[in-house]
Amino acid sequence: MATDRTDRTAPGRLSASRLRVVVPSVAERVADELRLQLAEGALVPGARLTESTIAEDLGVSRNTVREAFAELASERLVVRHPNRGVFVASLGAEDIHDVYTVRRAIEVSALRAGGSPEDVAAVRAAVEEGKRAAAAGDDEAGGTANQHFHGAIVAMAKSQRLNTIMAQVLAEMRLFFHKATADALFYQRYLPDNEAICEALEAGQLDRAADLLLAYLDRSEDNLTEVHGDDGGADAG
Amino acid sequence: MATDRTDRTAPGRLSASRLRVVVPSVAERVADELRLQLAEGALVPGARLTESTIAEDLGVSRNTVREAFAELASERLVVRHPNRGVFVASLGAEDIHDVYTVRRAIEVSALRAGGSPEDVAAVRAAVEEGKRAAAAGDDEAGGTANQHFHGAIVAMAKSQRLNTIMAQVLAEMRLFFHKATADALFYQRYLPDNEAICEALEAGQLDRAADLLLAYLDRSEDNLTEVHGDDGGADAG
DNA sequence: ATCGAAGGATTGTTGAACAATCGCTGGTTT
DNA sequence: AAACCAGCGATTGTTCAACAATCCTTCGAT
Repeated sequence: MATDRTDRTAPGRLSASRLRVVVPSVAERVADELRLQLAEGALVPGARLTESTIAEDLGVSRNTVREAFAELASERLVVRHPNRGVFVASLGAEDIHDVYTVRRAIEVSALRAGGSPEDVAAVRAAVEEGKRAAAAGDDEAGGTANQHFHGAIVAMAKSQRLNTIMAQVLAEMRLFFHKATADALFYQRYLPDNEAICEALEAGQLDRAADLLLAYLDRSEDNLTEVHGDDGGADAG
Repeated sequence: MATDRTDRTAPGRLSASRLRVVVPSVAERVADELRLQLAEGALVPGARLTESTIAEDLGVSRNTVREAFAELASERLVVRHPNRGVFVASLGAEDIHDVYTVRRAIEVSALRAGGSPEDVAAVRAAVEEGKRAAAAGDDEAGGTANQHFHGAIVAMAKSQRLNTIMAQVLAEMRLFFHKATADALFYQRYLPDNEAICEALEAGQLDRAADLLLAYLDRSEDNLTEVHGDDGGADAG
């Protein structure tokens, strides 16, 4: 019988069996490129993505761009308005709450279950990474470290699907954070929280760590909702 | 606010100004059709889906089928093997554990947060639906009722993203359950659990309801892993 | 000024075409 | 006989060109 290797496409990094150079399809590379521009803020929320423009710009066919759009739409990074085009997703207040509902479910669950010493060490490493970024005054690195921290928490669950979901949620948030990061100290305020959560985790106090994380998420959501106040996301779902 | 300017002339034309009649695109309809065949078990795990065959079969273009494939792949219902084709996903033991990890995170979180009386009523309705199905000896309806039950629990969180994730997870499980449903009594064993969870929820004992749900999920996972053990899975080659 | 009708642009979908790749068949070698 | 290698057929990946459908805008009529 042909036992299929778990050869997922989305993470797609496990080319263990064959020496075959894993060359992503053109559509995936287009999606990667757009995802990058989205993360860098080169494409602002609400911006329109014209098929022909991107196709010509990247030297690919319209159909390929279309496939890339489908991928990004499934990740909620763009939204399709039928017969009108695709637009960079712009999150409204209810979307923020929604995203944090997902984060509360996933992160708290992973934290409550705990993890191996290596997993905990990864969380600790992310905390220290954040400290170094703060000391260097690099808020971009601070944001990355913060995402590493929460990613490491979810990674404790050792679930591919949970990791994928978390990665998508973090990508959605990154899309939104470009407004918030105007405040260079935005992430620094969360450093003590991360430190406290990590300490509780290291001490094996899982329930306490979970409570701290919940409080952190609630506060973070409030902060983000507040920042969001000035601009209304005019996006009808 | 609603500028109604229709219904006087243009006999054959549908007014789609505000009352947007959502007509799914062809690609979506193809995806729906395939999703249906997947749910019905017409397409067994490991089966190959040839683009040209499906295109010809449904009377659409290959490109459209391709878009539908992308959608299904993002839902993990099919897997793409580069240059080889797409195959109906076949879940292994680790996938079952993975799926249940997601369910534990999402369902327990939603249950712990509780819901409005209407939400609880929806959960109760799903329990009663299951009872009726059991009384009628309809295991297909029993499975549907069971999914309604868990869907209603997640719906309490009022999160679009969580609902989407849960729907996809349930679709993945349905893909797998066609082996398990050979046992007509498969769902009946869960009826007392659902009843107990619902009662705790109605009584406002959220922590107790969450504990019951956790125990249920663990037991369900064990049962499913056991069923999976005897069969190595449909081979694709 | 408001309303309705052409115009232009973009998306949705199709069909055909071609290169790249995979699995298989069949012959060759040891 | 078993293993290896080349060639063949089939399918996927990608592009291109075309057309219908739909939307937004502009212009003209009332």
